Amino acid sequence: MREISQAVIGRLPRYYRYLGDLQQEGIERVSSRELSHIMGVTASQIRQDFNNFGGFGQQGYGYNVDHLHTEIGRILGVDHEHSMVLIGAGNLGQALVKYMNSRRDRGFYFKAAFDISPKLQGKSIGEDEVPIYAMDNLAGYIDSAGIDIAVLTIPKTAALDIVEVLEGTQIKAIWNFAHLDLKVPERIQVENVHLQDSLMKLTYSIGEYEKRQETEQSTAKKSRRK
Amino acid sequence: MREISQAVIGRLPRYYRYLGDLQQEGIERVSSRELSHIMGVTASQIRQDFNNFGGFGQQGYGYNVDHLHTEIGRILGVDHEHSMVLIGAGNLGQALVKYMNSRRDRGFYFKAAFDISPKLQGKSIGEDEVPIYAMDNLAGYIDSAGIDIAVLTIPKTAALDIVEVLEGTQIKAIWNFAHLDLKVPERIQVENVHLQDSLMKLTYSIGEYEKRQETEQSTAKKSRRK
DNA sequence: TAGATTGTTAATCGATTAACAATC
DNA sequence: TAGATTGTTAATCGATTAACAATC
Repeated sequence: MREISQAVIGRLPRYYRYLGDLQQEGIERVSSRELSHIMGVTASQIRQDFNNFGGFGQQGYGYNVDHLHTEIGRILGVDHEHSMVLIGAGNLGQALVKYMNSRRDRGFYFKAAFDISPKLQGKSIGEDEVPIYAMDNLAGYIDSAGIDIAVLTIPKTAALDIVEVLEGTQIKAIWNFAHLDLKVPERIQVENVHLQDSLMKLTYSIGEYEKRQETEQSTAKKSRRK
Repeated sequence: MREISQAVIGRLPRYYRYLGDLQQEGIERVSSRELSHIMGVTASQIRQDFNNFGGFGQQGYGYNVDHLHTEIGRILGVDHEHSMVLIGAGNLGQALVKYMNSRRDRGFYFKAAFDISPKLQGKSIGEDEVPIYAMDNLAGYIDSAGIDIAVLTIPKTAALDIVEVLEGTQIKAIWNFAHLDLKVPERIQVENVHLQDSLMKLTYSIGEYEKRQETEQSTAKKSRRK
């Protein structure tokens, strides 16, 4: 069984989303060709992707939407709940807690938050009152409550110290919003959300489009001159 | 001049970040080899990437950190400011406004926010009091204020209507936090931040690691039995 | 000059697409 | 059965890595 490529894994959540949409529309079956039209990818790629995990389809029929949705959900690990702690209860962190805990159905929820500020300690976040604790309790809490994921919404200057603490715990993964690359042992999974990087890609695209426009205009001018 | 591949563009912000770090450390020059060690990529890839944009280096010397940082910044479009409006002033949206506007130096800043809730309209966000307006004013505001980027932090159900409004304006790009794929005219650039997708990739990795552990343990058991 | 390191061409590797036999 | 569509092999395309001549 060879390793699944990152390219394929990166596409799975998108498949999962579209299959969920089809399911909600009450659609029972879908062929790779139909799905390729909806999603704007090739049918070949869809079949190749799914076949990385064994055959989910049936010749002459296509794929059963319910079944495929469930299977991809299982592969992605969203068939069971994941507990999280927030580290850094600033604006972004608090927003994430409120957002995730308001849709528990999706299987991700915060059990506690941690912050260095004494002003925040003792308070809580959102409707289900996720408590904010002092940082000293972090490692102990993670291990006793059996937390799966640590969500890092702290300045990059604080990140390295926190990661060191996390390495001493049973944490399984870090969802990192701090703007730096984390070095962690292999047993801890990391996923970065670099918002700045995302914005820069956007401004790159704006610049490229504007450059393209200018070129086209000057080309048009030249051909008008002829 | 052939199109730059997405793979390359996706790496530029990371280069930009590392070069900024080197700059702060007061380091003047860096070779592709040194940078490859720091960043964990091959020197070949670094040279290939930079050469997409013309030679920034010098044989026998390497790259001048300041110059390279500036040039990549220019390519990414962060050499000038970009004005933004927030659409959907919920928790996440307000957090983004506070976060981005607290570090104006980076060239991205919110000038206004829009929300359907009359409770929010008339209020403002953060220290520099970004005003929250009613949705009716959206299109007019964007064009008269010359806004570059619309930031979408609204439920996916509301997204399609908003996109239609945006299509009638001079907006250059959409930074999309709604959990769906947007279809827009070519002149509007889109960058998605699908937080759910990011989390699912993380839980996929957790599952894979645990599976790998189990396999290794049972293999170990078998070899012990021998 | 000699040593270092880029810019660039060539080789390799991996991912995507095309094609089609298997089969429902 | 005939038609449809998968699963899978083969062909193509693109991205990464290696190698090295150019040159500072």
